[in-house]
Amino acid sequence: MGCALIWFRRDLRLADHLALDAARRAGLRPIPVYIHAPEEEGDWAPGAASRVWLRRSLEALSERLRGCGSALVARQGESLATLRALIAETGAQAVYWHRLYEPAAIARDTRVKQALLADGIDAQSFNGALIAEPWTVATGTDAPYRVFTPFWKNARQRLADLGAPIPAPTSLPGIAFDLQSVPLDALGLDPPPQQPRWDAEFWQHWLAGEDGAAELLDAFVEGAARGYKEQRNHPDRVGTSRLSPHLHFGEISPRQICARLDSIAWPAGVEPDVDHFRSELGWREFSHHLLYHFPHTVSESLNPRFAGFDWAEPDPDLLAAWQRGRTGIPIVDAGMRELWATGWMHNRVRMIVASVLTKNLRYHWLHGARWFWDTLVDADLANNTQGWQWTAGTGADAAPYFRVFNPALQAARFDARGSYIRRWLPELAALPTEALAAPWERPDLLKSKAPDYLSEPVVDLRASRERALAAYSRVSAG
DNA sequence: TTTTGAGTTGTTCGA
DNA sequence: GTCGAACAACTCAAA
Repeated sequence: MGCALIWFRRDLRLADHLALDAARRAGLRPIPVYIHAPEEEGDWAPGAASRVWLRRSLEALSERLRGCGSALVARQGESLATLRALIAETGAQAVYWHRLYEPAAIARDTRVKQALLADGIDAQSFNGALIAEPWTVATGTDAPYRVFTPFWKNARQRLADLGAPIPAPTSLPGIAFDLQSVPLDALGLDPPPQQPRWDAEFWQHWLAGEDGAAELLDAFVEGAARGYKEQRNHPDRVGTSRLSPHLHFGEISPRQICARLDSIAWPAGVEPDVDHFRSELGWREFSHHLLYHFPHTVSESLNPRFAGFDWAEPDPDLLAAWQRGRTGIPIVDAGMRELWATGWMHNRVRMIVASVLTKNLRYHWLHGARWFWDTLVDADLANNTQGWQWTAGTGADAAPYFRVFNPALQAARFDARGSYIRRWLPELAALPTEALAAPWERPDLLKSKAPDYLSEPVVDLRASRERALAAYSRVSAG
């Protein structure tokens, strides 16, 4: 029996795994491989939160493979050299994998594929992560899209021919070779032993791996899908799917999600909610589309008019205050602490904290993108980059320049009962709800009931808004 | 080629 | 308190 290396990267699942299925169809013994080579991802090697998730996801994948009679072979080192070594050790005639879309990954994978093909290896890559790959969607003049609505109008037609997800195998041929595998503990993914386990609380909220993804999808279709359009805006509720880290690591595919949504006879009133959720998957597609076609956007504004924008030079203390949730603006501090504690932040709050950083403080969006990159378990270069550029107003389909969030108003509107703020800022728990959104307006209450909290925001919201409007309007006027 | 309609997520102000 | 208008102009995408 010939064999095929299955090069696992961010497709850490057994169900709907096209590369694994290709080996099975070809009658080849699959040899599941994970190669740890973070330096090949350039400036955007996985951050700390991504690494601890990855560690657990690999463990989950490894267990599932063992349950099927196979195993995960983990290695460290340069990808091509490692694949070649494994080919030499096993006599593999094929290497199959799922494609990635980040600039560094594309360059690496292209090189690997060419080299393997030149070696006479059957090297094949598959789409396991997107509804429509970036080069398959284009405007009437064959240009990439820069506006979401026409992009999704076009791309969503592809939902119809996605096909059925491939069921997970229940058994797999054994590895049949005595292959050396690096223990997952040795990959340097967890914090070093002398460091505190800052991720301890993460795992009260998350179960990395395919099972965790399946649980969340079940919960979503039974719960939050109904009313999604409205409920998704409220950070104090389970109004979203929270599938983002699972999607990032490929523990579930968009095709699996869409097939599940389509399998349910939704009441007519719920269909708009479900469709809105599909469009959120569409935003993920759009982010990948933009990153693929405009790879410089990982560090530079898509809109060239922002090339010389008057960003403020960050004050390290202020940046740290934003990062660690000590701005004196409750909805911001709550969000940054949710992020620190759980590795995730509600999308509505991401927009608010990003607006404060890029508009009120007028710091370059990369400062925020970098912090999110290190602290989010769902850190994804496409989504993170486009999300920050959108909020900062530097993207092509960006928020209008005058759209500066008022964090107090946002808190009052979307956390009306104050339960999100109280949850993450226990030092404010004794304040009455009406004082939670803007406690600086109630100095008497703040002093008596929440003496440990900042008495004033670190940035004057009204004055900084005016300054931002002035700076942004100069860009708009050319 | 030109025209036309439209563009995720907001805030403030004044009637 | 509620509501509509102003905040701006530009670019995109398709007709």
